[in-house]
Amino acid sequence: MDKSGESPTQELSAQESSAQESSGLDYRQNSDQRVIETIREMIAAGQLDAFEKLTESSISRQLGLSRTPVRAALKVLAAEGLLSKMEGRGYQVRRFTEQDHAAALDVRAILEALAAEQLARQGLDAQNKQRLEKSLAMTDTVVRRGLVDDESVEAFSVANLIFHRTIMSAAGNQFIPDCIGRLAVLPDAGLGAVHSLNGKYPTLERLAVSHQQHIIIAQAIERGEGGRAFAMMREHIGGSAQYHQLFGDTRASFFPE
Amino acid sequence: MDKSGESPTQELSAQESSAQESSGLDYRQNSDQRVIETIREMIAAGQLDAFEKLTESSISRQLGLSRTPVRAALKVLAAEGLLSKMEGRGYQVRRFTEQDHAAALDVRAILEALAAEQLARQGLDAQNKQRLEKSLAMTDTVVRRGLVDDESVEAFSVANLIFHRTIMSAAGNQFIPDCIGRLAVLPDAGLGAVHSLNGKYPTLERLAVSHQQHIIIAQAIERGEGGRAFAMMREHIGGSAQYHQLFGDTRASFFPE
DNA sequence: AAACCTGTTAATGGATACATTTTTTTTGAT
DNA sequence: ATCAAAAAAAATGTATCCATTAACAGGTTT
Repeated sequence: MDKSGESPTQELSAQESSAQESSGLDYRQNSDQRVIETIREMIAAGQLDAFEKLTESSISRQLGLSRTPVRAALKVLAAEGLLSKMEGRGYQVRRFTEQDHAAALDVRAILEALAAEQLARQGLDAQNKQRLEKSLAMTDTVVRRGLVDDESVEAFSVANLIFHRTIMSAAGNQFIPDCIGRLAVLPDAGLGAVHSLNGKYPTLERLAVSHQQHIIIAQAIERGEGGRAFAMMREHIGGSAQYHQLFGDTRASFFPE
Repeated sequence: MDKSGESPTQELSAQESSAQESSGLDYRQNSDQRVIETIREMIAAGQLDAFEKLTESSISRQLGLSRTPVRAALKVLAAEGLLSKMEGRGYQVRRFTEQDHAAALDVRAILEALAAEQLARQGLDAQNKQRLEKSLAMTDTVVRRGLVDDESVEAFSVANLIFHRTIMSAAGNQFIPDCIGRLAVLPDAGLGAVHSLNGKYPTLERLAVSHQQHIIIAQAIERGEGGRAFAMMREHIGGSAQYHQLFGDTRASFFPE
């Protein structure tokens, strides 16, 4: 087995050719995990039309890669539900209807409600309690400030994310985030939801209500009131879809996370 | 809305071909979907020890394939959560504790409860009503027969599967089966659950209770009593874990599905 | 003896080539 | 013109090779 000394032919051949003009992306870094992410983002960003036919070759051309890594990535994404495979005719970005979005939100609501309930049952340790308090303090600040602008919305959504993540992780049921991750194929049903669709801001009232609900949920958890925590969390998440109907918000411009 | 059987999760797909031996595989037929299935089954069958180090090469050797298809398959399985990747040191069958099983059952219970609730809300069409009735008739027959043997258990579990699947699919929320599919990495938390662990049969009482609960759930759905349907379904599934503690069954020898 | 290099090997990522299947287009016969 | 058969093209599956990187073992230095 001759290995080390002899590789005269290879030097210049492949490396330059894949020199990434296509998207300015840096694939020198490791791994096809990156490829998966890239494709996921392209889909999220709407760069890939929902009707467009995606084939291994077309994507690999577009990305300046060979079919091998792209192929694996497409398979993972299809298993994940983001793409659907049309046997013998490539893939397609899976499309979701309004009802699908509602359905996903129902599922997320019930799962996070479960997390809140379980957490209330088993009690909150000091560290997580502190996290929740910090989140509440942040949203409180925003609401008191009384302005809805970029800064407020950003701060609110960070706090919001902390709140929900803390509850989910503290509950200690790994399958809850697991399943919610599955919903992330919908841009606005997952935890990493977008907060303002069509560039619309939530109203101040919406933020205030959300904040209040957080307080109630936190209290229920702290007191060990599982049923209340469950019900309130479910309402907090699932109810937001009804909010605009009731209070005239523009179409679901804000999903709490 | 794609409701064709095409869901990206494998849940309902009838993959009969199992139990092949390592080398004599027939891969002439299409596709690495088969490779994924094969590995999945090897894991399910316990052929791959939980401690064993799995590498692309070792698996491909074992399967008589090149690394390329195996590699893609491992990636999908890892994304699915069945394997965990130890960077630079191959894969490992992911291991689950008792608590994990309980956690998965909690999630399944709440999701199926949600399905029951939604179905109660939106009403049951004739065809699905008929399916439920058929399932109930079957379990009724088993319970009346009064014997717990292979035949009974088999009949019961088929009816049971019909019952649960009907409710889930009739509810029309594709994310519920999707998420439950995610739990299927645990052999006994998914819909395709094993009914008798350690070769133990359920007691007749257990079957009778289960049957009764089915009746109640069906009634609640038919009457549009969403809350009741929810509560009873949750109890029906989640409660089974407590059953043995209360009534002296051998350890969780029967999970309703 | 502990910390540090260093060469070796195992494991993975990627590209190309080729085989096989499937879809589409073209062609030919009725 | 219509339908069927054949040819072309596209899509996919697999194998093999090369490259890169991460783990490991052995020896050296402090």
